[in-house]
Amino acid sequence: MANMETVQSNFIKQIINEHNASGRYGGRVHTRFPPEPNGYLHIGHAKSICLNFGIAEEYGGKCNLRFDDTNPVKENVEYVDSIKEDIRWLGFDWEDREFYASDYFETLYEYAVKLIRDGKAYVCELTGEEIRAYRGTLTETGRNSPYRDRSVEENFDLFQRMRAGDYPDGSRTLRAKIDMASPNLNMRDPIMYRILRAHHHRTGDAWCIYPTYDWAHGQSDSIEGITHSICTLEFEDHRPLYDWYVTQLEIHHPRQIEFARLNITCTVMSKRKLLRLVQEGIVDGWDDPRMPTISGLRRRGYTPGSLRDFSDRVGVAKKESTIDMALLEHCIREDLNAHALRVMAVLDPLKVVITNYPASEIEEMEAVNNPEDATAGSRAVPFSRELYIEREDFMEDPPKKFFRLAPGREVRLRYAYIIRCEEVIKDAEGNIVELHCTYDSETRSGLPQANRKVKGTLHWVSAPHAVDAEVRLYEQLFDREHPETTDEEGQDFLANLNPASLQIVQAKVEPSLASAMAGTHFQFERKGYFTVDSRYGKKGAPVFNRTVTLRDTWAKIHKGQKTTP
RNA sequence: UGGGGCGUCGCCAAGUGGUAAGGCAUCGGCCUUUGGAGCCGACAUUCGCAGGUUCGAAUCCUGCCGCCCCAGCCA
Repeated sequence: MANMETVQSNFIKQIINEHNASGRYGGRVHTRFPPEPNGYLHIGHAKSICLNFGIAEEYGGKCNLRFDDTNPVKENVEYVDSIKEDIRWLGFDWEDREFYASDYFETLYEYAVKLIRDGKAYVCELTGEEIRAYRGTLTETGRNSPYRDRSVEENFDLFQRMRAGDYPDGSRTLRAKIDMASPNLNMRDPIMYRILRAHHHRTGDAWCIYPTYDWAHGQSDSIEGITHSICTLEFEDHRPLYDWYVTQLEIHHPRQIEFARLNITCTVMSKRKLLRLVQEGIVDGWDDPRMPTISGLRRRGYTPGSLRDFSDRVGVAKKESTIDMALLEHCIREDLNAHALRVMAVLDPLKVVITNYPASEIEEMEAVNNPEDATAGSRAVPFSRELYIEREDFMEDPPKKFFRLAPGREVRLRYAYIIRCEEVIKDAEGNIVELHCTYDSETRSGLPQANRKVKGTLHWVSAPHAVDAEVRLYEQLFDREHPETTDEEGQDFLANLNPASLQIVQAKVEPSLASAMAGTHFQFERKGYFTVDSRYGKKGAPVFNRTVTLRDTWAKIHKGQKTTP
């Protein structure tokens, strides 16, 4: 029994099971992930990738990678490269099945000729505006184009000349002859080809006519022998057209299945909105650690495993939903708790002098690298007379349940000694600048007296040994669960940006961190999970990104104390 | 007011006529040299609403209500 986990059922698997039972595809399951290379992949795509590759694997089938590159004005190779990198990083392999809709341009052209020969497609000379007017509205039927009844020969000739470049951009289209009175607007003689002189990232200038999504997608699926073409809900209305094309062409007929796209609280997921964040300089780029892009999450410190786990947990259904960001955070905490090495880092340093500790003495304290993993071993951390502790771990006048340092109180320094706060040193303005403490030499970690009960344990860094490091503290990009909701007329999602989404601090970290490699994951004890940034920082002076905080019970208590008088 | 979808706990989500899984969140308690982790427990007499069929309905029927998508030569 390799897998004790209950594999979640969903409606897509049910459809596949029915097909397998009826023999519709001979028991074959072949899916595809079809990104348009016009932007970076985000976590919603990750869900789709996990779904498509996951289903293929579960049923012993295959999943293709196919770039849906039918609109050269928006697409480019930078996006192709980033997409491939992200899918690989997530842990999926399309082997030799890397395809492009543009691979099929010639076949698509031949298919179009067949429809023309069959009297099922025609060249239309209506302008864009006219086409819209002829299409009718949601409640009124459309009218037939005056070019609808041209002869097969004339259509064929015109279409050839469209391809040859005899006509200016936008002057003609090839349309499927279906039904201008259909209640489904997609069936009102949809456009198959438009004339567009744009350089394509793969086919160059070979074509001046490009197929539309509807015309290219289903036929591409068919050519590749796809059995289950999984897409998002908004394409449900397109399914009759998808079916119409493959039926008229009498070619392999995949089944299109639609599911609800992923939404997550406190972020946005549309490529258009993400592009705006990038272009308006609100974030650092597509891979800004606050972005829900795969590259952003990677830089933030998310792991492939945590994203796959998240994808499994969110489920697959047709109900539009918004997953609580807390679930994503739970997934990364669970992964990092098991794997991240523990270290000590003080983000907001407050100097502590142990007045009864010898000035020249330095001790090496043994610290466990990961209590969840015995094989992770331990390391030595230097301890000396002058230390840094977290400023928030001291309060002059502590409230109830504050288990940390305060005047006259004792606290344990993790892996070291129990200390007592004897004196608070302030500057002229009354700011606390230093604490004078005494230590109990009998309480060194490992000694019998170390087992004495004390209320709290603090992390610390030896001042003379500390390494300076920039630490980037990230929070949600938006401070509203649903960023699209605005208070005032005329506002958009940018009105809900969280001004505190990035806070940069200068921290004091333990010496072992000076040589930390980019992409390594750490837990800064009592603070959260951090990773070494891949862009900023240099040798000996790493920059850390906060992936996620640790669950913080005290913060909850404290918050409750403040709001309840 | 045309067509296509969707409505099960705060957020997701199983369930497909036999009497409401699970996860996240939340709230208690235990444990703890991370207020972390872990462990134990609590958490929908009810499935948008109203009728009907049935011994029995979240599941079947009828009628309402609410939300989303579609009028790009974008995908």
